Parts: sequence; structure tokens; C-alpha cells
Amino acid sequence: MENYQPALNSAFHALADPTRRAVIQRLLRGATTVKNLAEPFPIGLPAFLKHLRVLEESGLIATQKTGRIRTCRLEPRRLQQAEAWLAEQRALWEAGADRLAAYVEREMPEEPKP
Amino acid sequence: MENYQPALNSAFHALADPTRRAVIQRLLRGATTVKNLAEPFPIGLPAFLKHLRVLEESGLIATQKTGRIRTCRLEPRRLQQAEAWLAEQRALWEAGADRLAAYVEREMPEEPKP
DNA sequence: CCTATAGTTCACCTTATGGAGAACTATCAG
DNA sequence: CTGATAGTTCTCCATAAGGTGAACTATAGG
Repeated sequence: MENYQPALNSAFHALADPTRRAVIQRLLRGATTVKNLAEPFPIGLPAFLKHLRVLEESGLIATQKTGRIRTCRLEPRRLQQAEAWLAEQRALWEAGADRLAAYVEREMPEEPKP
Repeated sequence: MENYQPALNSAFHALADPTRRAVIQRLLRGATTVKNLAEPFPIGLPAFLKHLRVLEESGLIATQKTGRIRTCRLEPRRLQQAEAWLAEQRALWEAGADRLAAYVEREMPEEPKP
């Protein structure tokens, strides 16, 4: 089953936290430094760095260190990948012509189990 | 900040688990019972029921008990809501005309801090 | 009534998550 | 060289997640 997709696991998990979603939204407006990103949040730097690591390991952002400054930028491909999964489910739902048929087949099978 | 959206928190969290995504995909083909849903998975019923509760509390599915049978169905609105958030971010990214401008303003501010 | 079926609840375990503070490292500015 | 700045790492803590097995409840059928 193509349903075990680690990329989706970690992407959706990363997206489940409001701090991390806010980081993503901030990065939509351009790459910036850790300090800059962390500034609006009421948590300590160590905690914030954990969020960044979750985002980076999920592939939603990428970072690069130059001198003592780490710059973070958005990696839109993963975002799109998550969106694609959701869009596909919606498409299947909307297509759903076979929903009733499947229901009938399930509730009134032609060959009940012995 | 409209970024603290409990609905998105719980929806994305629910979507982060492959078992729960598989349940959603199963429900695309029509409502069914707990037993039916649980059958393909290698985990015990109590663990599976926890997954169902996460899905239900996130608003991604709805359930209804008749007699001793609980029927689960997909609630596509939440799915769409999550998709909408992602789509919006992508739209903002693709619009991103001000990305360079913001970068310049950040890296070369007109009034550096004293 | 009796029993299999469908869920449910309970106590428990292990690991992950999100946060804290303190101490440390590496660089840039003067 | 000497700070100040920007990250980083460390240990610790509380809670949430995901799983287990055993015991329990409530129907539906025969």
C-alpha cells in the first residue's frame, strides 16, 4: 500500500503545531535568520530550535549556516506534496460515484461469508 | 493572530498517522463499521479505537451508534479546510512578488538599530 | 435463556513532544 | 584582545501518543 509515506507523516506532523505553521507563513515572505524567526514567539531559543529541526527534517524548510548566522528558507515542494494528498482525497470523494455501489456490495454481498 | 487555529492543529495531527490516513481513504468509498475499518490493521481494537477518536475529535470523521454497531463516515469539510490552508500558503508563495523586497528591507534596513 | 459479536473501558508501558534553564561555542565589531 | 551576538548543546521535566492485554457491557441470533 502506498499509504505508508514517511514524508507525509512528518510533513503533517510538522504542520500540526501553530508555532511551526507561523514560521512557514513568515518564510513565505522570504528567507531569514533564526533570531528573526524566533523573535515573535514567547518560547526560549532551545525550544524554538526544536521546532526548526522538526520543520527541516520534514523537508518543509531548508537552512544554511554562513558564519554565525543560520538562514532559513521555505521548501515549497513538501508543502505542495501535502496539499496534493489532500487534493487527491477530495477528488476521489467528489468523484465518489461508486460510493453507493460499494455500500450496497458491503452491506448486501452476493456471497456472504460461510 | 489568526494562526492559532485548533481545527488545523487537530486536523493535521490526525493526518500525520498512516493508519488514520488509511482510514480516511477507506471511508472515501463509503461509510462502514468499526470492525470493518479495523480489520486491515495489525493493531488491537483498543488502539484502533483511539485512532478513531482522534479522527472524530478532529472533525475529519463522524460516527453514529445504532444498536451495537458504530458506523463511521467521512466528514469532508475538515479535509477541505486543511487543504485550503495549504492552498493559501502556496498561493501566497507563488504570488511572492514582494519576496525580494522584504529581503532587502530586512538585510539592509533604512534605519539600523542603534 | 445462552452465546457469539461489536464495542468499550481500564490499568499499564514505552517513547515522543514541547518546554525550561544553564552552560558552552563560534564569530563579528570595535 | 574583548565583548556582544547568534546559535548550540546539555540535562531535566511534564504531558501526550500509541500500543498492549484483560475484563466488562450491550446487543442480536438461535
